[in-house]
Amino acid sequence: MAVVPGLRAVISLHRSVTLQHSFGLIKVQLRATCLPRRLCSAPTGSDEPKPQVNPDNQSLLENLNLMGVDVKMARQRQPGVLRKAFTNETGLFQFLQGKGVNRKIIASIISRYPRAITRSIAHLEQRWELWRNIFKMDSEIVTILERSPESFFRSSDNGNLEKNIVFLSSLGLDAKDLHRLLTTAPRTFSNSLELNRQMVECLEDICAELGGKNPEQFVKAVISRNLYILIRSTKRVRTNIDNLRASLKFSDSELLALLKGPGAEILDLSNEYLKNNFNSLQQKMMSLGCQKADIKKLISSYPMVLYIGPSTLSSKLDCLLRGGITMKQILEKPKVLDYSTQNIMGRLEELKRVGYDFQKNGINILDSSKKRFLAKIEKLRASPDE
DNA sequence: CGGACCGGGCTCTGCCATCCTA
DNA sequence: TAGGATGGCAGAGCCCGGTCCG
Repeated sequence: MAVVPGLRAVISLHRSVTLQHSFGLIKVQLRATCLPRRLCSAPTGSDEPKPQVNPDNQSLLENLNLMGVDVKMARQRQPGVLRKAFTNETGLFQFLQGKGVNRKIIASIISRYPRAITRSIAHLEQRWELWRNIFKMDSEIVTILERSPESFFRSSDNGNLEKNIVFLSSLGLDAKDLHRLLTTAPRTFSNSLELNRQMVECLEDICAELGGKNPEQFVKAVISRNLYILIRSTKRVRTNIDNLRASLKFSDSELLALLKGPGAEILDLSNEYLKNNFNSLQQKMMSLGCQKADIKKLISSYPMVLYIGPSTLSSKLDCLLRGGITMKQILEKPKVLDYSTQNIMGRLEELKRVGYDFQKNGINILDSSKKRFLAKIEKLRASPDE
């Protein structure tokens, strides 16, 4: 929605009055910005950067300083905003304050995403209402705003946002999914409708190519398992799938099952990262005497192994092997790799202390919650023979 | 009743490049 | 043509507990 110039002018007009009111007696600090710009520049200097055509809006800088905005950061991020004649920082301030955002956070939001101050009250109110379609409480929105101002403010197109909500709902994502989606990957809702549609079509195509009978369900499954997918490029997703297929010789149906199941999560890794991780995993496993089939089996049953970086994975495996666990056991119960190396190390020590026999009892005990693990240890201490 | 199986919860921005438009 | 809008990228796992089954 376009900002109404008339309204902006009025807001601008009242700017200093309102701010004086809001901030009381806070001193204005304008030293740096008041220094004459041309003081040091020789008129004949050929390599000197051209003086700015539009200088910063001084009264805006004054306001931002009063609000506690990190102007240096703001200038670094979006210098153009500071030169604008008409902005709405006061309106934004009051709007956010009305939503329960404190002064410090508002300052931080503007510092990180200065363009926020170019949005009109009407725009802000409308956008907020649209977000409220998905969030029950203002405080939820505030949390995200604080976390990622850009997600909320980057687009000025509320109509597009509305269409996105309709579109995403039409995919069969229920209220809970939408909520999770907007919480986790708010950028999705600032994407153009077209971009989101392209990703959905891309996923549908992939499903169809792999012989899937229900592309709609596939899309839904992938999105709800990987909430970041819609903020990735289709190129990235495509390339990852192609690479997976090529390196592991998956059949269509194997790949389809993987992707709509646990494999959805690794699709949004960067292409190089996934490739590197695969290569180093392969190398590591080969060095431990595994066959290609073992690697395929591991990735099929536990694709998240590809999420783990080379050094972490290597130390995790070494730690398990040193603790007396075999590669065969890991291949049978790959979920133990889910836990941090620290955690595994600690548990291995505990188990060693009570004389736990992995050959006899298996390694499932490593794949359990802390609570359950401790309960088990207690029991073993009480009756070590078991 | 203990343990295995399995799915789900958390979680992700801030920057740069490029195209678009007033 | 500056500034706005938008696309895309790098970065890199861990943990819990319900439920079912022998």
